[in-house]
Amino acid sequence: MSSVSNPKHTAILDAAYALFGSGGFYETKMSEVAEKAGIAKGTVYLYFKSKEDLFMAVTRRDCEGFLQQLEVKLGAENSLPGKLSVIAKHHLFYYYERKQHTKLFFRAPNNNPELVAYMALFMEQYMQAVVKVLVEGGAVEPELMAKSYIGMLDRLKMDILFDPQFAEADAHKRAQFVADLFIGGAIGNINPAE
Amino acid sequence: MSSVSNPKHTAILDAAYALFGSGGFYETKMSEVAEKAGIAKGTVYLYFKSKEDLFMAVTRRDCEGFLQQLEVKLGAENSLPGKLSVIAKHHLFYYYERKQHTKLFFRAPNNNPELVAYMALFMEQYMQAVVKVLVEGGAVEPELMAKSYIGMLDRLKMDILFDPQFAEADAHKRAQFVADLFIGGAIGNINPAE
Amino acid sequence: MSSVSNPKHTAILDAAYALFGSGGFYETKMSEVAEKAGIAKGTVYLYFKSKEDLFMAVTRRDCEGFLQQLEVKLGAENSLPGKLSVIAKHHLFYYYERKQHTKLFFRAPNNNPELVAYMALFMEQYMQAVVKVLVEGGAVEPELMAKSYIGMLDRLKMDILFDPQFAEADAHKRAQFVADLFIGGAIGNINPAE
Amino acid sequence: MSSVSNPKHTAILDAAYALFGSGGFYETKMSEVAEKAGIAKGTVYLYFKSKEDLFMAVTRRDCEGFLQQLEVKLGAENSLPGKLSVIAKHHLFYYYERKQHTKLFFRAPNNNPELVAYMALFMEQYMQAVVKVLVEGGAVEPELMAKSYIGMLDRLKMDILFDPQFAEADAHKRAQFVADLFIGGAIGNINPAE
DNA sequence: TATGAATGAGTTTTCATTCAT
DNA sequence: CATGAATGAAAACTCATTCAT
Repeated sequence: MSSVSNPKHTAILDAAYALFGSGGFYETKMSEVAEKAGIAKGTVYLYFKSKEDLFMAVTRRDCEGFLQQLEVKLGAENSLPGKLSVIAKHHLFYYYERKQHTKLFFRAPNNNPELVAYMALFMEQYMQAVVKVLVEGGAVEPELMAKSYIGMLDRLKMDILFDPQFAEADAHKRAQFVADLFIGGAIGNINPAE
Repeated sequence: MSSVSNPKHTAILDAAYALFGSGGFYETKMSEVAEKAGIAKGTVYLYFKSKEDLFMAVTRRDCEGFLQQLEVKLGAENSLPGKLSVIAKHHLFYYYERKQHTKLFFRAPNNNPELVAYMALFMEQYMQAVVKVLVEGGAVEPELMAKSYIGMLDRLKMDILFDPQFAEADAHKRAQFVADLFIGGAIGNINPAE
Repeated sequence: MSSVSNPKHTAILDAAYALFGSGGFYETKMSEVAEKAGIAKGTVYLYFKSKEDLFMAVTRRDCEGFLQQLEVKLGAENSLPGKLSVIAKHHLFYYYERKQHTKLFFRAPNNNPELVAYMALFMEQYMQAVVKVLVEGGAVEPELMAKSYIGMLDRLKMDILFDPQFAEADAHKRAQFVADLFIGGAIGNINPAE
Repeated sequence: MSSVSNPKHTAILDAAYALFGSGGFYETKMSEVAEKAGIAKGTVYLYFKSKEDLFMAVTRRDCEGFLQQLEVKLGAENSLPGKLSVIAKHHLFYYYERKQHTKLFFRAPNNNPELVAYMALFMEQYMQAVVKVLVEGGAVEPELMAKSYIGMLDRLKMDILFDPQFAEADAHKRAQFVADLFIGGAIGNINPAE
């Protein structure tokens, strides 16, 4: 994989990330990718054997970055609430910073088994990272809890992706809200007087 | 839209629902839709002005059904925990019954503002239904809580959609799990001894 | 096969026959075929599912015509020498009339098993027609003799195809020459005095 | 053309001969030729200015070899029947030994005037070699006879090329058959009793 | 209304050839 | 001489949409 450091390889991935992210797989043309990367159409095929292959590579790079950064951040935190807060912030800020690339996951090529398998693997790895945190905190049914937590974060992420007004401070508040809700439950936010 | 009750209109929607659901937007052909509906290709265009228009109609019908059924079920329940449980079951069973149509939402046409707007509207309506329940229960920040709840459900829905082994009883347990977690929080599931 | 009488089907076959015949398979473009047939590119694909499929159809029509005409002509002749002469004339005139379509057989698509099988079948049928004539004449080893005769004709056909000066009368003489040579052998043409 | 003896030049020709022969012109890639020759793609162009040029060179070398060997063999034989037998054997064995390279002649580039001219020249030379034998034997119309003889051989060659069962002994018998048929004519093989 | 034959714009991919090193 | 990364022209094929009947 010396190609990882190849500048053209990287330029293609960057161009494809931007285009797939904003237009989705089907509406991104290989010619656009080449143009944005500043190379000829044929050159893209020297580095990636097909459009699907390129999409896989883009996805892979993005997911790996997501998981690696999460690991680093979790390592610097000890308490369960602290770690859950780290996860929430990571999830929401990661997408906050990538608002432009909304469609990378939403508009993936249909019926590509390799991609489906990879996305399942990514989710599994992400979930296991959360599971580990929960298990260390003594959780029962950690898998379902992890999925639930990720689900909460993912839904709130939507507002970030689709709301052009969304600001960094909002992401901050929202991350904390989810972490608190997850730990304390809705009961803590419900006015008993009512 | 008197055509709503037109049998051909319905046949097209049914055919499109099945095909878009299993193959996604881009990999479904209008000719297939026509064939499955038992009519000629040109006839589809008498009822829907384009492929995107048809997809919109399919989506709309599905979402409206989802919301209407939810309203009915919520009307038969009074307590907050009961209503949250109803929401969870509705969400999970709705997709359990539609396992075959995984791709209706995942593989939508890109860059169609009308569809994006409609999906946002649907989410808003769904959220408002949950918000109403939460507000009646005296919740603070009901919108964020509603989104979080829906997010939890949505993530768990994935297992239903992609796990061929998933059985009805599992959906039941999972729905209850989410409702409980949402109300009591993770703290209720964490072993204090640890 | 009602399409056989379809005028568009026929127009495409005619256009393809002319183009494949003069330019060969690889250098004939589907767009050229469409243009020559006076229809749109996509329309060609309504009648033939691929370029190879079209080539097969063209080949088939040509070969069937060749064999059918031969049968008719052989039926009108009784003696062995007469029949051999008929074969020679048919072979040579068939190609004389089709000088423009030289490349139909020479430049066929590579590695297409269906085509290879069909050409083998055609040769077998042609050979069997000649074999039948020879057997009726009491020949020993009729298959090898039939192949040899066809081979002689085929080689002489080349002059017709590639010599622009070649006239109908020449074809006539040549056909008779081959028939005589085949029956009498070289010995009849060799001057014993030398 | 001092490059004739250059080992790289030869390696390219050998590689191209093998690939063009088994895959035909259009389905052989220059990169494959380079790889099989053990050199870089660009290097091929130092020796041959284009793919067609390379094909020409391969064809030329093969045809020259065919004619040279024929001359040698004919020089060692005196009688007319003996020489005709030599020709038949040479023709059939040459292809018997090259069964793998079926496509060298069948799948040539279309519309290349230089190649067409060369093949015509080759045929002319081959024919003249046969003509010379016939003239020495006192033949009338030696050109047509030569072409006929070559044609017989060529058709029988087909069985060799396409029949995987074909063995050396069969080639032997067939060569003799053709020589006899050519000299004695069909009349010699026809049962007069019939 | 209903049909389905016809259209043609649009996209991926290949591969011979070039040329800077 | 040798290399192989880069190029970009070229072509098959698809399929949403139209429209004459």
